[in-house]
Amino acid sequence: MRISQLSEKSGVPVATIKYYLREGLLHDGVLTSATQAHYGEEHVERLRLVRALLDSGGLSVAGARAVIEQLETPHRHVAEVLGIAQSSVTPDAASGIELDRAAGLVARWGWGSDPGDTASLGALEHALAGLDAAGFDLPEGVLDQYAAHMAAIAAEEVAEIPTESVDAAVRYVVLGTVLVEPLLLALRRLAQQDASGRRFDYRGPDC
Amino acid sequence: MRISQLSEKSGVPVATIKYYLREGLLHDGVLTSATQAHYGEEHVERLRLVRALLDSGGLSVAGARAVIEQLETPHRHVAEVLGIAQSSVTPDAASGIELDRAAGLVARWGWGSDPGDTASLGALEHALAGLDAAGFDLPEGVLDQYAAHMAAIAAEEVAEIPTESVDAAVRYVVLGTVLVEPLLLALRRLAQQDASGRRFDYRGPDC
DNA sequence: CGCATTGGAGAGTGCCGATATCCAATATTG
DNA sequence: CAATATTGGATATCGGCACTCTCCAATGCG
Repeated sequence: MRISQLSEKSGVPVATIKYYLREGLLHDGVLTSATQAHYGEEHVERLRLVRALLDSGGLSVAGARAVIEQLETPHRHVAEVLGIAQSSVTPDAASGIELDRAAGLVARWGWGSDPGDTASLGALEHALAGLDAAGFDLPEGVLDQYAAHMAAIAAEEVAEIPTESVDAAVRYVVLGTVLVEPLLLALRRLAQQDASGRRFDYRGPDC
Repeated sequence: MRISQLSEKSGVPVATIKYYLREGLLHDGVLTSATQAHYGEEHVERLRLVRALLDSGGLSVAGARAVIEQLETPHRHVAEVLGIAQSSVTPDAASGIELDRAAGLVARWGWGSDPGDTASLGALEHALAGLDAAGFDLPEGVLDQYAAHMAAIAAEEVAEIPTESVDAAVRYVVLGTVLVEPLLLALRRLAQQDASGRRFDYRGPDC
């Protein structure tokens, strides 16, 4: 299939496909001559993935490239993939930031502290700093409840990681990390509306 | 205090403060002459809030303005605030999108469907579409578990909404919606690392 | 044979958050 | 009071990003 057909089939403009090729999000087609390259079904799939990462996952082109690199790199242990996947997406917490608070919380919850990855710890610290800066007092215990729920979710997710092949596991982990995030946020908002309606609305059954 | 002092105290460059003033994120100071305006502690606080919304909350300037508008608008019922707050942050799902799947799920979970707000439903639909496009099969039941956990979280959050004043409730709801999101995502990642370590790592106690 | 298409590379576009420049009016200092 | 510095305010400019356009010689295709 030629680039114009790939464009039609995927709904992505030719110019954009060329851009993705340049950016390394998409493999080159097989050149059959100087002005003809051949693209396969793999390219259609890849384009769908790229659009999902950019649109739905909210990644930058650089982030998407990092994610895709993970999918194509052979890995030894599933254990190492998570950290790599996450750090390839998180923008590298500025070095020299205090991580005491985040580290303390993680320790309190008994979560295995990760030696290399300061990125997620940094993200936690950053989120807490944002709440502070906004003058938002997280009620006592709520943070622990958040942690408990996220631990439960993570446990379920990790239990679902396929073991038949490392590559399948990598795919599950990497995409699950990135693409489930917007899903969770959407669910929270809808659940909040429901909960708020139950507590405050006029047409609640009682109370 | 003059603008240069406000800048020093907040760490935000003067040029940026002027920009925020233009964008309506910050109230004008009180003019004491043609070349002198007076800023108060309120402005320092507001600047902290703005930075939190932009940096930590990941909002655009327009989104931050919308949020701030909510904080300053007097509201009648707490019930109505959530929807307004959320829709002011969510980028208005393109009209004409199918919401069947999302609506079906919400109905299945018994969540009160919200008449006006298609935004969050659209976000759910969009997130699901992203997973599909990436060829990620969400294992049977996992989606329901996500929903259950988010419902639990939402219930706890809504229970914490202060009732003494509507304004306090609004502040809690609006900021909680926006600023807790990065917190939850950071917690999930850390929890995943812990769970993954427990399942796969070499130094797990057993199994 | 001749017109349309292709791959490839570079330049251009539009948006956004933030800075920089200018200016006349004022504050401050000597 | 004169000289210098600072301010508020409007306008212009910047840098990054995701594209999108333009151009070209080589080629396919009718």
